[in-house]
Amino acid sequence: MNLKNQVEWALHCCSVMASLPEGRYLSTRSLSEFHGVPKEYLGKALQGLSKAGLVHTTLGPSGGYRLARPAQAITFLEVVEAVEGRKSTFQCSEIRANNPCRPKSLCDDKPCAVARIMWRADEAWRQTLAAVTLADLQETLQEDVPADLLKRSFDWLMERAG
Amino acid sequence: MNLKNQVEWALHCCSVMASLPEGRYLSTRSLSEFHGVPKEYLGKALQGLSKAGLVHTTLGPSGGYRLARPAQAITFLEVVEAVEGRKSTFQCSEIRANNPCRPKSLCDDKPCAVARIMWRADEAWRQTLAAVTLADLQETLQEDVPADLLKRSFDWLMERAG
DNA sequence: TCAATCTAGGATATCGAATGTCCATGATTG
DNA sequence: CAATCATGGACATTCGATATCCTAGATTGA
Repeated sequence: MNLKNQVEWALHCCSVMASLPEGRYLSTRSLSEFHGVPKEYLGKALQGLSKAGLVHTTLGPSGGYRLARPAQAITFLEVVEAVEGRKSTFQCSEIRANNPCRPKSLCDDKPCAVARIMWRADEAWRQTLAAVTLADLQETLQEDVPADLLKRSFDWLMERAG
Repeated sequence: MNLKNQVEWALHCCSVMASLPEGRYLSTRSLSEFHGVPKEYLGKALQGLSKAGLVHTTLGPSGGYRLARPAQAITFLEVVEAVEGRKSTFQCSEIRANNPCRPKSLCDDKPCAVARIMWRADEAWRQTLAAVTLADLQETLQEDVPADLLKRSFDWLMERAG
């Protein structure tokens, strides 16, 4: 029951983009170097963000990615689902249909009771992530990360931003 | 991000065992035939329940499994974790350590902010499952499943219970 | 006592998804 | 016009999920 590591990468990339000045872009190359992850594979995750409409892209030199919306208008859930997809952790295989006592004709009006409970848990998970925005993350990072490291990171990124 | 299908099987097996009269046992063979799943592989899941102390076992003919505790004292979370393990959906790879601006000497006092948020969602998922017991499931099934099917299923199992 | 049946658990095979690489294409920039 | 970019398809690799098979030791019932 693991999320792809691309989810982690995408969240950190969004975090970086959230502090990017208006109108600037960060390329896959820069983002991959900053996070120490493979460029080609990170690209797939970023394309997921792009298809979900969370980021805006431009081509050519000085091209790359930026957030399509303000940081407070993008939730963790959106980023996670853009990369991971929307399927729930629990897959119901309709095991109840295998019951040897069950008449073929019987038709279920509700999903399996076990599945309903498991899906409720998934929903709680999603609600939690839907309640946190990239702006909230930025705020937390301001407290967590030493100011000079934030500054140096920002400068490093600005040197490479298109 | 999937749970193993063994989790589904284990939950349905526990549901069946919850209606088992005191002192009776159900073998892997019976449980696998009732649910239409492979016996050997289901056995691994049941062994997981056994190691977690959720079920009691006996050997020999007429042997098998029964719940080690009353149904209202066993939660969904316990069953899920017995089979799936306890690791969270989000694995933090400490990506922040790859930041090229980061001094080697810097030591983090907290887990990564991204991980903390993701783990909060996992915690909400777990809390939801911890709040539901096998007795709750039984109650729901009484409403969902036609009475005659419940009766026939019970009789089918009793014929095979040790 | 003995044969049958059970759980426990190790060894191994298969399959699909996660992970990662490579390349072609078309757009954009300077 | 050359360099750089995102996009996306094809492909290779790795790893866990999904099984299957077999042995060992315990228990039951005849």
